[in-house]
Amino acid sequence: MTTKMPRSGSLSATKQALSVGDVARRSGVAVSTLHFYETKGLIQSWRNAGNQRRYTRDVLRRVAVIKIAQRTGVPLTEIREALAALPDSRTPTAADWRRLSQRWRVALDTRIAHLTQLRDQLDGCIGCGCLSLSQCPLRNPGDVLGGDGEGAQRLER
Amino acid sequence: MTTKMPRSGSLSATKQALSVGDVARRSGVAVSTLHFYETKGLIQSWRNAGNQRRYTRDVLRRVAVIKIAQRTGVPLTEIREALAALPDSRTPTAADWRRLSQRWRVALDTRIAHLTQLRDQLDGCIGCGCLSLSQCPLRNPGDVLGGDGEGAQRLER
DNA sequence: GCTTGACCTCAAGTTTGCTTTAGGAATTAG
DNA sequence: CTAATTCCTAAAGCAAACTTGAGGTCAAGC
Repeated sequence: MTTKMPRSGSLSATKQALSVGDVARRSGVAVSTLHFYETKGLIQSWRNAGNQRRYTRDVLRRVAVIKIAQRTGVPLTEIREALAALPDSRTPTAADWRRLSQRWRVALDTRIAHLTQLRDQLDGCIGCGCLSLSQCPLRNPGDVLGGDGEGAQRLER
Repeated sequence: MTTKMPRSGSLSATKQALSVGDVARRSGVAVSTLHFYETKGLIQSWRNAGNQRRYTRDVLRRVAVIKIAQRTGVPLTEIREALAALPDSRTPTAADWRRLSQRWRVALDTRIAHLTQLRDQLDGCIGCGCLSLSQCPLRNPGDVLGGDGEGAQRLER
């Protein structure tokens, strides 16, 4: 039946599909994470004769994108949506990836701006030592901070 | 939401102890959250004759501090430690709060710095559209990374 | 005196993002 | 051929930070 080939090219096999272990090793995420991402629709694979997952090298880029987006604070559901906008039929182009990175770049800017604002206010409060006197802007999240309340807390663990 | 409450002195009774409902209303967190914070050692209370929680006004500042610290990204366990450093016996002074805010200000700076660095790297990759895989895969189709075990962690953590 | 509404406790549920475990099947190395 | 890897699935577990639910107590208003 099949000839004896290194399963999915641990080092040779330049154009072979990648096994889940290959992807894990190259992308730096655990195999279980790749399984998990697949159940969440973030990546895709097909199966070989023995029911094992096979990936194109595209998946490496996708995983890289996922990790970067996570660092910018984007939850997996949003990442999934963004990746879903990529064409499934063809290999994503540089422009595709660029569009994603720009999208998240904006979100990242916003997050940085929020935190910077918080820092400035914290500075003001260090000056007065209050952190909770009634006029403290931190204590009274009037408008600007008001909308931020929830989203900002789950950024970098 | 009606401000009619004889229970533990919402408006008059300037020196009254606060019920858990009072604290919830004034601090903006849910009653269940206050219970939760208490189990975690973030706040304290004593009980009245009917086994209901009573708080000093200090708790309002503590809760405010907790919320602010969370906005800067500090997890509850660390907040607890920081608050534990406050003197239990006396009402915390402005200097006490200032020490806390400075401590978190540093952490916040660090977080902003991390995100800024990430943004800059993202910028670099927007230029080529690759999102910075270890070696840009769009320009590195030879897959040099294939055998070297570790893979594509670039934008450090 | 009874009905409300605020409280109480303790346990379990929720969400996000994974990891771990258990029991097998497929591949590869020697 | 056999042993060692690698992979598979489904389910359960973990951690953070809370919320929800069940069942019951306490105090006040009509």
